[in-house]
Amino acid sequence: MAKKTRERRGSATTAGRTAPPEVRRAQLIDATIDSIAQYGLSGTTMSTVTRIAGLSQGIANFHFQSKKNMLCETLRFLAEEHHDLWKAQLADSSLSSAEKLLAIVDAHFHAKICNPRKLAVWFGFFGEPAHRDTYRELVKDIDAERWEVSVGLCRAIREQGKYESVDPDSVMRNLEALYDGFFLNILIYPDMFSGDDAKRLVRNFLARAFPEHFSPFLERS
Amino acid sequence: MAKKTRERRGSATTAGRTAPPEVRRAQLIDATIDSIAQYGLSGTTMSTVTRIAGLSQGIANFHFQSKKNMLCETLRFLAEEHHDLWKAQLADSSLSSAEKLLAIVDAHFHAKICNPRKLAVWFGFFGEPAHRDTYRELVKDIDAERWEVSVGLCRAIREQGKYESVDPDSVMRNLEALYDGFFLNILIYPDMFSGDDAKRLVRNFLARAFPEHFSPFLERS
Amino acid sequence: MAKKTRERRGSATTAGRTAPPEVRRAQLIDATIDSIAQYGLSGTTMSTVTRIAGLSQGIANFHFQSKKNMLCETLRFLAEEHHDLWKAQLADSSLSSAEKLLAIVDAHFHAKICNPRKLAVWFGFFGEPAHRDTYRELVKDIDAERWEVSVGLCRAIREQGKYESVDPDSVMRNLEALYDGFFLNILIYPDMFSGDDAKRLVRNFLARAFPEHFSPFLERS
Amino acid sequence: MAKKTRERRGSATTAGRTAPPEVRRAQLIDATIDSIAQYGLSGTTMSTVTRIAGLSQGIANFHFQSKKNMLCETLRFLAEEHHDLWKAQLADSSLSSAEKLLAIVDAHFHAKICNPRKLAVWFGFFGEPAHRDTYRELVKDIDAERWEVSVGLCRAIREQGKYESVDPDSVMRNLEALYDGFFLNILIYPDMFSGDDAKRLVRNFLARAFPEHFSPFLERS
DNA sequence: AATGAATGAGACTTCATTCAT
DNA sequence: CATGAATGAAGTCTCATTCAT
Repeated sequence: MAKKTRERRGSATTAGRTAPPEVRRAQLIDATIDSIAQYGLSGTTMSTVTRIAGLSQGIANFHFQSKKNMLCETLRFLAEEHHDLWKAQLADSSLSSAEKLLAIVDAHFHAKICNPRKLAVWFGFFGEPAHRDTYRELVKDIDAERWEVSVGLCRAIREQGKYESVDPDSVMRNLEALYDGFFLNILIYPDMFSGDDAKRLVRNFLARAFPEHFSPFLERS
Repeated sequence: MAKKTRERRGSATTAGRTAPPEVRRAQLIDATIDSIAQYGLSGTTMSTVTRIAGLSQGIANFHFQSKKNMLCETLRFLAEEHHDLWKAQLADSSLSSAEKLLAIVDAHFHAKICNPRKLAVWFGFFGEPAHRDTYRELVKDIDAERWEVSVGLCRAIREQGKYESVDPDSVMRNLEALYDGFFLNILIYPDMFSGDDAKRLVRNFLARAFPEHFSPFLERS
Repeated sequence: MAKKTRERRGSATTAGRTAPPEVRRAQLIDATIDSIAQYGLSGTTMSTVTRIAGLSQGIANFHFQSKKNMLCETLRFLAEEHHDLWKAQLADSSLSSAEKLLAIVDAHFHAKICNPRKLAVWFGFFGEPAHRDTYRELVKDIDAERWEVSVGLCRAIREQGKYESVDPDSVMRNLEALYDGFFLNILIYPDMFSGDDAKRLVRNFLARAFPEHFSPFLERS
Repeated sequence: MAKKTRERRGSATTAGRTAPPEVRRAQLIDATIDSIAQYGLSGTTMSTVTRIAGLSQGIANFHFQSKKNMLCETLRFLAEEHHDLWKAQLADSSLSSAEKLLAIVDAHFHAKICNPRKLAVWFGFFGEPAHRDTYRELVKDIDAERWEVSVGLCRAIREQGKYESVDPDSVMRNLEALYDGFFLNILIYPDMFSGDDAKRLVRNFLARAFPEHFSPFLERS
């Protein structure tokens, strides 16, 4: 019934005895993401995680002290991975404001970030009150930073064209909602909706808000 | 030791010894929604539900056979409640296409539908793979119907103005994503984001897509 | 290795399904005492207790909420049993003060109270800081009551003879220490020291303090 | 996450990399006593002991082979410490029998022996059947020796006065019980009962048994 | 001589489900 | 219809012990 054979992953060296703590932590976090994608957050147990990691039961508590903390560290890893990606995309100072805004959009729907496996973790946290508290605490600063940068870019774009009637705040709140809405679509209907679909639709959205700066993506032409 | 006082709800008559099955079912579904809002879907047990309902342990299994089924029936109730609402809003045949589209939007953010208590149930289902399957199966037809109606309205509006470059499909996919994105916002930040905020932002979105049919909502002016 | 067969005790009726809570509680407390006597307090697990009681694992938590509480209720049972016994022995108002004091002594070393099985519970609680706190809280009132009664009797006896140099307080503190010291002796060397030995030695102790009221117990004469 | 700071004790030299085995053993035994006083015998783990000692996890097993053995060695240390003390007190051959008996009493309630920290160890062993076996085995000879010496002194005192009715055996059994009873008092109510209180009460006890040799301790006079 | 990562058995507790009453 | 005692599997976490380094 239940699979008892270990799904030991990675080379024999990575799963060997007495590995450096950072290696084990990364290995366990990766296994946690897999487990959440497969069994859900509440279906994820110390047992599913360590079995996927190819390690023994006790080791997870040894490195993370508690399950709650392990889940929290997993979310933190994803949040930092996302943050690092869009910050890196913005580093090129030769980009225009419009290009920078698109870079942030692209980071959201980058295959490394936006795949059903990792989205399952985010929505696992959204789904439970206790985890939502964890989430709020964890992304507070990161989200505030992205909001400031994004709204700043919108304001800069607004100044560069005839956009008197466009409210940058309103555009950004819509844009941020689109991120989440498309994420959910990709999570629930992975075969019908992709990150690239999301990118195209966001392009169309931006083209309607700032026609001089973004061109709509024309389907099959 | 200390007996937890029952949170018996409703009048003594509704909670009496022998109530008609439909009453008990409704009572239990309401308690289930409360429990999910308070403890999350995985934190919801037969015990939390029956305690909130002010009934005995065994009764839920008696009426719903299993926990899985009880949760499923709860989701079905919400899906039908939502469906009934927007269908009712569309019933007035004197409405224009644009007004009808706005009516659907309003139904999404109606206080009866869009409150943290009920949103918690939806996102509880989104958060777990096993429940996502239930969700997909349950809303398949209902969502398809709403999609057809909505896209039809978009196409009608498109015909009524100079909207050659507007793709109704694209607009609707964005609009549906906005629903979910705003729902998530309301769930996570109930004190910072309301259904009315969502309505305004959707108005702005529609005004950019169909400027001749929708006017942007101007903040306090 | 480990005995797996249930040591179901009592008649089939007492262990049957759906017994009144008081019956189950008493049954579990009795099994707890047995388990502590056999495996010690820290060696007592929900598993040893329920196995001895012939019940399933979950039932102990159902009736006592937690292991800690079950242990606490077990101690309370013993404390009340002891209290009830010496109070009953004192009820006969025709007894002299000396006879009443002896009655309290007898209650301490009564076979129902002072047997290795129950002493193991008391000293199990004495042995661990966390349990000592529980003990202190639990016996506070009961011990104070016994102290008041005992010292009162000592004072009365003192008035009835030439005992100017006898300090009732000092005698009672010694007597109470003797109780505990003999209890420990009986617990550790059950084959070498009995409750009757203790009674005799206490008689000798009292005879030295109040020679006019107590006669020493003369060994084999 | 947060690294618990080690409670490394002693000077840096005693805790250095490579210390002589006897030093390490003494260091670990001291830490074991502390741990038992703080967490109880069953709450004492290899981890609590090594953390208190400021050493690494594996070291205790290295020096003591097993936890059981480490606890046993700790008890042996205390038993020998006690034995050495009363033997030393008796060494002065100019003392009378009565003075020698008092010296043994004093040794029992000497601050070095009779403090809540070390009493916690003794009663930790008394509290569990498995540990009681260890205790019996360990103190067998030591207790027999003290018993012989003590009864011998009682007999000598008896010969020196008009104590025909006094049974030395009975007195000593009471006296030994008083030791344990007062120990328990000091352990459970350290703020209400001290070793000096015990000494006074024992003096009163001896004064009643051998009035010509011991004078009662008169409270503040 | 010393470290600390790793193991795995076992503890307490929770909970969906069953069933006598 | 309804109650609530009872079951037993499963989850999280602890810990003595082992062992590569």
